[in-house]
Amino acid sequence: MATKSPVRKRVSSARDARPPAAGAAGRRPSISRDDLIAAALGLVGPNRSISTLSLREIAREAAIAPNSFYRHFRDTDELAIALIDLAGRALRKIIGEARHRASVDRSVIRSSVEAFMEQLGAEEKFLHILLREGNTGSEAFKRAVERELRFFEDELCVDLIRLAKVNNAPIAEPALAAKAITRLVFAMGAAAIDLPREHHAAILEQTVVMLRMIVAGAQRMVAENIQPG
Amino acid sequence: MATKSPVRKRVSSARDARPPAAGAAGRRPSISRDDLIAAALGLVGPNRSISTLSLREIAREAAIAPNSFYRHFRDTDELAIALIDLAGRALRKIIGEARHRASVDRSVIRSSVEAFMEQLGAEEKFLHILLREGNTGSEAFKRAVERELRFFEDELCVDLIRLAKVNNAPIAEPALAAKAITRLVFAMGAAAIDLPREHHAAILEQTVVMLRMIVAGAQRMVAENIQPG
DNA sequence: GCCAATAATATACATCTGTATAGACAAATG
DNA sequence: CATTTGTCTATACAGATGTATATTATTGGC
Repeated sequence: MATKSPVRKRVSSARDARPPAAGAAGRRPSISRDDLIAAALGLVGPNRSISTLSLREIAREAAIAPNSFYRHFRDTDELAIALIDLAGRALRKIIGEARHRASVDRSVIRSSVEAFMEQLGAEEKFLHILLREGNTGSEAFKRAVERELRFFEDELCVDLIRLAKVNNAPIAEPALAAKAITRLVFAMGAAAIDLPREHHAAILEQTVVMLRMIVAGAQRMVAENIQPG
Repeated sequence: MATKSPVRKRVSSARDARPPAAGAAGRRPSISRDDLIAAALGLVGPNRSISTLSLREIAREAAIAPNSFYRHFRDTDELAIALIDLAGRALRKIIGEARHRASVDRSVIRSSVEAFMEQLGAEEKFLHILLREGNTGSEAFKRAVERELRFFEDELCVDLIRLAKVNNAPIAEPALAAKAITRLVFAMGAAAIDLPREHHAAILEQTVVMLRMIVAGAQRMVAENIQPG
């Protein structure tokens, strides 16, 4: 079924991009930037990274002529960056949810990881993008993903310090612990995303134990005053 | 300078693939599987993943006609998997040697991670391949990389158990600890790979501390009989 | 020296890519 | 109405890619 798409013709429809009367002259765009982004988003999958999408392919998916693409983006790279931005915002929402639960729930670790893994299923495409494009792809991609990860780390670090005070269980090198946790969660998420969903629960349990190891170790290091070197 | 390679013609040379007299009739191969793998290895770089290499490109690099490629591999995918295999084996050998070189002032953890991070700057790009190809590429690629990671984990796991006995410091869930360490080291490696080399040392130190957290935590968990749930 | 076997090559083709150019279409304005 | 203006589409082209087919080159054995 992946052979020839039925070549739907795009006639000027009611749901055009620019609102019916916008003061500007000229033919109204039949499609918006966001529509193109959505089309690209529909093409990325378990085995397609953004960088492998071709301009023509995206145009086909969006049902426009290849050249019309240039009206909205200079490159496919430019579209990709917009897509990463979008994914980054989605990730922030996920993190926010995780933090919210963490503040309500007692077990920060468990609830955070649960939230993350849940969203893995919901915002699947975005997570795909962040997890994949962070390792492959251009420099811009990687920096965008790094930025989001750092954001995650900072928030987590604050949480760890707060919890250490609350529980009266001081923790060594909270920033490092936060970084370790973040990277590990993402790595486990990347591993999980390729597995059938029924395995996600097991991965979640594994991850939780791993994070407990990190926290327990960080606590022990301050208790025994172990030198990190 | 990346425009037109000088099209070196390949005439049957002394260093042919098959040894001079091998009992078989017919023209001797001018190139071996390994030569092709090496050519591909020379093409992967910071921003080139195996999946983006074209057959013709590899053939060009190896100075053979495109069709000669088929004498050695069915696909570029087949070559890629062989390459992943090679990278995994080479890297495991390097790390394994590092483990045995561990001494009193340079712990197993430290020397292993040192060896690992050294590979970031190494001429051979074995590490690059495993870091990148795990998240991109076809299902087969990912499974190949997963397999290599599992090898790492297994070797590390028996080492952890051995060390626990030697140091009389039992460890909880050694398999999980091994998995956490492996994934974390690879994640940190992936983060470091894009940074200028002078930052590698700092990443190394961070990683060592992180791993100590994991080990210390796993030990503490068995000591206090903490339930993982 | 001739033959069979094997490998490497040359040529060709259909397909896909990004993009240049030119013209058709649809809106707002006069 | 015609004009202007911005967006669309059609066509075309050069380059790259995977691969099918046919040809040439080099070896060992008789």
